[in-house]
Amino acid sequence: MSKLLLVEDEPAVRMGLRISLAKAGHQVLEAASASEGWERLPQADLVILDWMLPDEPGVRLLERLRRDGRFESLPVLMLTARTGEGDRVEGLTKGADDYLTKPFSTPELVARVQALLRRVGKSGRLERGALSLDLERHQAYLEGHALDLTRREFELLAFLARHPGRVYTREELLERVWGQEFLGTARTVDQHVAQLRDKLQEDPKSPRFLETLRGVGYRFRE
Amino acid sequence: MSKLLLVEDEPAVRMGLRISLAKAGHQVLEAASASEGWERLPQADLVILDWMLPDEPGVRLLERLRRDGRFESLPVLMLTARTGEGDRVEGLTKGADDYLTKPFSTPELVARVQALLRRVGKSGRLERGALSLDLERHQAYLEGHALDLTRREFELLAFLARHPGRVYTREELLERVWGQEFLGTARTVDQHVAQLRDKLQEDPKSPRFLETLRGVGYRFRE
DNA sequence: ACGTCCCTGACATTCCGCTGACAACCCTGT
DNA sequence: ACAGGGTTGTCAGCGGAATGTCAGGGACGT
Repeated sequence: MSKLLLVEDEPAVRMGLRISLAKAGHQVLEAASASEGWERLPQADLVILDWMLPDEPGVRLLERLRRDGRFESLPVLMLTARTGEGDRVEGLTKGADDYLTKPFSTPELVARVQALLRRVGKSGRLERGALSLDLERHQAYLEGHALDLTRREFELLAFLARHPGRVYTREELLERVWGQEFLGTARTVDQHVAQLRDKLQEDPKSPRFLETLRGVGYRFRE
Repeated sequence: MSKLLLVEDEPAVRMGLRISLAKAGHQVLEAASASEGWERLPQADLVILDWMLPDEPGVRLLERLRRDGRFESLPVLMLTARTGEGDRVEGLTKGADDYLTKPFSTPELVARVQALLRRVGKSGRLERGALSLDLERHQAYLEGHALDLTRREFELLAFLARHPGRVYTREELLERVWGQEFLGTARTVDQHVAQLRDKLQEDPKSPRFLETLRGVGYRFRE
């Protein structure tokens, strides 16, 4: 279940998409204008963005969003009534991850949304050796049988497992797993790593999954 | 400059795309069949995959590739002559990241390739002969296999390797790697260079990487 | 109210970075 | 060549920062 932000001024289109996307198991946030969309960006896992909006063109919102570091990797799918190939190209070069021309088929939109989410790693399954993560069910399996992980534990594990080998500092983890609004200490991360290690039955000195890089941070073993 | 693997049996199409993609600054690897494509996968940063191939359907290659852990996150763009929407959806659900229907416009293909590559992000790698540094993983490789470097060691090596041939005094290194707040002696640098040389298996008298300039400082060999 | 989960603070432990001492080396001047 | 001073290589040990661990309090939902 991912949070999709739908920025579209036509109420009829919005409603149709909301229903189809909800049926596919997503939570849909809606915005009827670019400015409203901008405000809700922080909560979104993916954005479906109409080209034409009442206050400003969708591409402008897209440009602004890409320049903001927080949304660099936020997937954006653009919708347009225009058929000119020039616009398709413009949308993609400006940073859209995908593009659909109206009229489009709803199943195709849903499929493209799934494909994008899978790319970002917000959907589907992650297989990492003996460890398996079902991102939709928020369920982890170690050697086949289910683990009892809390929400934070699962999210932390999923985040690290999504980018195996890559190191993250505690600060990065706090920002990306906990969210920008978190203010506490960086040691909190250690605590959750310790919990995870316990449940994953791994020894911190010879970890199977969660490696410590002293002075740097943590990383998921490749 | 990224390495794109083009799996396409029509020589004419291959040639056209090779030229356009090369013009966009990419290196193009080519394969005329699924089996040939499979062999070249390890060298690719992105795959452009035709739906119809002489030996097996492109989607089958796609499925196999997604199941192999090494290529989980390798971006794949599918090409097809079919117009049926069912196939477009099938391609995406099977793990393609994007999809284009023939005939397609070459600029659009290039734009979509760029969008996908941007998603994978900057490589953050330094290649210096037998030595390879992955900056975001904080991991160094010598002749392919991983080195176990501490934080300071890695940072020092990375700094020197970033500017090969240029000499740095101990004081400069202390300032730029350790930071201005460091107050200790300059001999500390020597110690870390020695450690690095040890781990890089190099003889101080005939160094492969870290040269001493007596009375001046250290430099990374070009 | 109870249990669960998240976070924090305190304490234990590990290991890295730094230093100081000494050895080896290089350059210079005689 | 040789001596001498200066520079760099090497080694081992210490101190402390970074991390592991534990227990408890507070918030939240049931």
